[in-house]
Amino acid sequence: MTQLPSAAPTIATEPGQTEPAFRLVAVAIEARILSGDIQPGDTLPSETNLAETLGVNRSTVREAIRALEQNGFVRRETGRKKLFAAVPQSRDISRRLKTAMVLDHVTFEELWEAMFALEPAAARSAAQRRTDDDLAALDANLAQMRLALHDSDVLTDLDIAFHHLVALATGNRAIQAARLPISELFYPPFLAVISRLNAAERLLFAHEKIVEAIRDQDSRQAQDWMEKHIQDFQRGYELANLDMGTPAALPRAGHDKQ
Amino acid sequence: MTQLPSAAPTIATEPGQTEPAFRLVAVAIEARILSGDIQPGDTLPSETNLAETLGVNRSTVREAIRALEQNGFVRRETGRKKLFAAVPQSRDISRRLKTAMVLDHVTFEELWEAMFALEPAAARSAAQRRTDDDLAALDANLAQMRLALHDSDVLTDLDIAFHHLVALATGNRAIQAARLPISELFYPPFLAVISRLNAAERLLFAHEKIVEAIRDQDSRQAQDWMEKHIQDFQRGYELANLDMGTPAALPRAGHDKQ
DNA sequence: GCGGCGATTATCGTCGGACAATAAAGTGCG
DNA sequence: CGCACTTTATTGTCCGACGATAATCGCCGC
Repeated sequence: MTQLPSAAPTIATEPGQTEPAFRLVAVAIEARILSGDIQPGDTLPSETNLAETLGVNRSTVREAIRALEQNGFVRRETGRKKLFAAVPQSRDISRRLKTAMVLDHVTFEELWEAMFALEPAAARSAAQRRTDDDLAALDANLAQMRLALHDSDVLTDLDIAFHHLVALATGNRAIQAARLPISELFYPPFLAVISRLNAAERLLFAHEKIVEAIRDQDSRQAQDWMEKHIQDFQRGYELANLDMGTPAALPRAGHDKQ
Repeated sequence: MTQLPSAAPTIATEPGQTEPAFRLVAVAIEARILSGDIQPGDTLPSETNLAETLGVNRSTVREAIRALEQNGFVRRETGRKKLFAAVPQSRDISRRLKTAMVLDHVTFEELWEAMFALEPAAARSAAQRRTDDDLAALDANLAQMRLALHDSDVLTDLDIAFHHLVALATGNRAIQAARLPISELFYPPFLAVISRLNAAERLLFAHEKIVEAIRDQDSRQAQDWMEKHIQDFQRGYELANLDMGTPAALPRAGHDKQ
């Protein structure tokens, strides 16, 4: 029933300027999703249908859809035609934050400092709230890592996964959202250094200590070990004689794992 | 010279599926901006021009532009026609992250825990790196707050500004990006509680202590006082008998609350 | 010469219609 | 009931058009 006002400006947006129709269409569709009129996962009406319903041209609807796609309110499975409603996920937004930080020439030092604040807090919280499933996932990660101590690439992925699992165990989505983009920029290059220094065992040891503390629900120990662990990254960087002042770059081809 | 391949798939995107033209156009324009071919702040060619240059229809260009707008690569000043190139700012992305967290029903407790990790770290870093300008801004904020101890709304704005200034003083854009969306969800409702408890003086006192430590470049003190300050928010919430488990909402005027 | 003002041009927002490709839906057959 | 085949619906793209209005140009008077 959400109809676009054809003549009367019922949806008077703050500015005196008349909002372009494609934006009104976008917010109209967005509103339908947010109100639950269209549930996430539902397929949206066809463009023609939307155009008729909203009283605008199909081109206008298409422009609105392009915007909604970027905002994460609708998504289309590759190769499929049907459009599905969705709700923006902080995971999707993380990608943009990463590029924004890279374009802003954020340095490794800045990333490190942020991780030094977030990761120990995450470990502490994880120790308090972890479920048995969280623990099992962490154990599995440790097991895999023991088998991959030689393989630098796999090690990197496993390390990122490890810290992600710790964050998941917190159950805290604010912390998860805050650390995700930083983490994805931070770990790859640092881990490259670590493996060059043959410090994989040291890495694994720290992870084991952290998991142990999380298992025992010893938040103090979890925090402390994570703190040491993050400090180790910095130490490794200095040992390798690299400059923490260099801007971060986007890591190699992203893995799309569903 | 960035020309869209009309027949030869020079820009072969990973998937076997052919990418729609509007996406290719979007990445082409994006590439021009990232490469510096078009500097941020420059005006983009007209839609017609772009369409001709890229060998596609204007409608296709428009769809691409809608996507680029959302991504922060181009922006149009309200009421103006000319399109300006830009670079995505984490500040802009913060808004999206906020809505994503709200839609995900992130609780105050989660926000608080994240702030408890970030704010003390920011204070510590600010104490180490603050410039005289940072200090002057903080002092100005304190002065304003002394005059607004009675006005709840102004107080809220000043408090948010204060913590933002501390974050700015760190010079750490990763921390800034991480805390911004959380901060904007966190402070308004908490401050509503604070002012209801007539705890404005206590708030000001903490701010003064933090600024003092930052002035003295005493990172330990800055961190400690900020930690206490954040803990105070929680205490206030409990004193007011409110549930930290309630999901956060977007701070927006005109909410129908009964 | 130069700043302001009206005329001119360019550009945007929107519309209507069209068509090929192909996903989705329907149909019939074994 | 499953599968191949046909039909329909939908998307992606193009073309052309028009009103509104920024942006630009050119003229005029100071």
